[in-house]
Amino acid sequence: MQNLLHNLNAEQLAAVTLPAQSALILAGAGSGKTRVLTTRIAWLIQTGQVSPSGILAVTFTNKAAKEMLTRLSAMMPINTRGMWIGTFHGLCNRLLRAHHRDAALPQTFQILDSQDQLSAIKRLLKQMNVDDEKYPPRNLMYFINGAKDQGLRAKDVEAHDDYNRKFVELYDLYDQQCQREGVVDFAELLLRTYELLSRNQPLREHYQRRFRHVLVDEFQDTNDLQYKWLKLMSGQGQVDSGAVFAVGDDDQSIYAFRGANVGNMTAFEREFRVQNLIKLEQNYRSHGHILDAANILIANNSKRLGKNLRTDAGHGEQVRIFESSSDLQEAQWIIEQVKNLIAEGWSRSEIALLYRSNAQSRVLEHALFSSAIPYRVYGGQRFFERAEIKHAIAYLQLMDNLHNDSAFLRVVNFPTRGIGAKALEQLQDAARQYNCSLYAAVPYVAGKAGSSLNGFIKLIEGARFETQNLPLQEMVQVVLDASGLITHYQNEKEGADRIENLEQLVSAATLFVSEEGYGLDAPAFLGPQAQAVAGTSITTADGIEIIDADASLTTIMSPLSAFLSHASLEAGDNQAQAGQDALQLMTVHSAKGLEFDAVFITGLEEGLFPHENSAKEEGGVEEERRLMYVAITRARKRLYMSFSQTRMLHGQTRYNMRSRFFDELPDESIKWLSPKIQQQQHSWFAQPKSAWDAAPESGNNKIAQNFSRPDSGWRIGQNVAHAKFGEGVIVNIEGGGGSTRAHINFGKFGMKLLDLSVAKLEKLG
DNA sequence: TCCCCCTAATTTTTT
DNA sequence: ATTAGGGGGA
Repeated sequence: MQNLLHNLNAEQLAAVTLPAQSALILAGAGSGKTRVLTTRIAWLIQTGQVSPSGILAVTFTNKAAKEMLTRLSAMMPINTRGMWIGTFHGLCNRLLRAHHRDAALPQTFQILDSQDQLSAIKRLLKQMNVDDEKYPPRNLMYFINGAKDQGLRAKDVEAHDDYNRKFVELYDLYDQQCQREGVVDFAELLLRTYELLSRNQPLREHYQRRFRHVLVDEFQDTNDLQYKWLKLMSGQGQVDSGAVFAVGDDDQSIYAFRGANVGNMTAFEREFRVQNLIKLEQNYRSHGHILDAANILIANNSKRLGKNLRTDAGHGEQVRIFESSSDLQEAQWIIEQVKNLIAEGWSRSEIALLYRSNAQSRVLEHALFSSAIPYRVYGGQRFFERAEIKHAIAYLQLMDNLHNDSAFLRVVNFPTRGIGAKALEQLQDAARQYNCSLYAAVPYVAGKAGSSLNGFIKLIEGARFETQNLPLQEMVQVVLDASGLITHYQNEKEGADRIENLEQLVSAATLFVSEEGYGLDAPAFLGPQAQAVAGTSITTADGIEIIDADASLTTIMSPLSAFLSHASLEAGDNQAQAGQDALQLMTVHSAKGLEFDAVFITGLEEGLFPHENSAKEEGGVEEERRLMYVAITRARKRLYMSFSQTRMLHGQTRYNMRSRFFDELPDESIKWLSPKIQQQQHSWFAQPKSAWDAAPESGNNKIAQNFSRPDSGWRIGQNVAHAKFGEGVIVNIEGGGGSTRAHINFGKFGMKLLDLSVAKLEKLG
């Protein structure tokens, strides 16, 4: 015990040893948040206040959950079995599997990832003959997810006009389609669990009695439904409710765009009667100047719970700021600095290049590639999202759940087996007529189409028969061969990588089976061997005794179902190149939670960071500022910030002003590596959105001339006047020779593309 | 059925 | 600049 609390500071110690009541921990960046969370769990158990089964710890990412488990097992000798530690979605999956009957789901229900969900929606729109121009599938998806994230079913959504009524109607139809097919999307996992426990008193009381301590990581990222879910799980408001230990940082709330509601923090304080609000303000990561910059910057936000980080590490170095004339030059400069750092002995993997949007990585990558500096870009495609893997998974899904129409359609003609659009149309008609799945509709299709479809059915059923007693990894191998996927890619000229990936799927299955404790010879199809552990049985309303969703998946899911869940819920690694000591490139969003010795924050320009779209959104700029705060606080020892006067974006050169965030940094903590050019500050910001491409101010004209085309007689940056549109500025020139056209920003008339040989333009200034 | 060309869109991301 | 997706032709 002494050991456990030994290295904590006063704030951390206070948080860890709080009484068993709900508490809010405001944990600043680098303040030892995960440590407090895990030590709290260990302390509760070691002091005998709770048994491991009374713990429910929730995170957002699998990575965070894994990290917590690892640290806990290092801290305590006891096994972590019995503790519920996982993501919201993972825990819900477990609950729904265990109580699938009460949740009205098939035991083998399958989870749609975002791709699957979108294609399910497209399919629905097609079937309903809905114009997907008028009702874009993507928008419908946002609509549905947005509603579910607030805990609303179609019947609960208010629509005030016909357009929205159509969305609501489609939402309802979508849910019906999912139910028919035995599939659930991500938001549904949470909503279904919430509804299950709301309506089923014995189940609800069982879990509420069980979970004495509910701990939540990254609480500022919770959405409305997750908040309600936590209330329900802890039994908030009831006599003997569990205690919720919420850890979060309102200053690092950067996911409002996907439904996160920072307001949950104040709601939590109020509704859970929080007596204990503890701020962790001691930072163990960054040097003083870096921390000062972060503190002063974030102080510009109005809606804050209030917090100020401090460090014992001393001032350290100032933040270095560099202005370049072009994005290419910016990249060159960064590479120079990186080379210097490496020469000084800094480790490549301890240097990060951060940017606001993925598109910005290209220039940096190009420059790094030319300089032969190893780098790694985060955020690419992930293993289970690859097309060939999705195909293989679809075969497995279909074998486990014949009514999954998404899976059916994905592979019915892949590899091609002569089942074209016509045959599928017949099949879909039959399915509609008999209100059944595509699979079940096959016998109703006559003729040539019917026989080719029958061939597919034979294939699936043959594979099912052949693999019924095989362990998962062998089943996967059989499916790869029987489906013809391997043969298909062997015949494709660039199929070698894909085959390699498919082989990796077999390894992934092997690894999964052994890690989850199924045993390498457990048949993949075999149902769970439910075993009642003492205290885990519940008697439901209709008098049936069932086993609760114990921590081990093996008791509630077959290896195949578990593996398919795993494929959806943990899409796998998304790091392009792993292994060697490489520079780290990522968006600021993906950098959250990470730290590096040296950090470059690049592309700090108005329109990019803060992003132009943020100006339109309520609270958008404050969220961008929090994003900037996250970026700054990633750095331990050295921080660089850079911006460029011109930048190639979407094939057009943009003239941006330096980010307003520079003006919010304390002078003492920053050092301009290039002369600070006086710019006209942000007066344009109130102008219409087209003004984002504003012309360079006088101080930048030198640059504009570099990019001009003297032969045309016109140049970028030239001020012009037009009879109808008034005064404007040439932002870009394209073409040349016979037809030269110019993009001209006419302020309130917006951007126009005019032919310079035709348009009557007068040169000004 | 496949392939090529045209168009449109392009903040951030996990599950 | 780049890419994804749709439509039309071979």
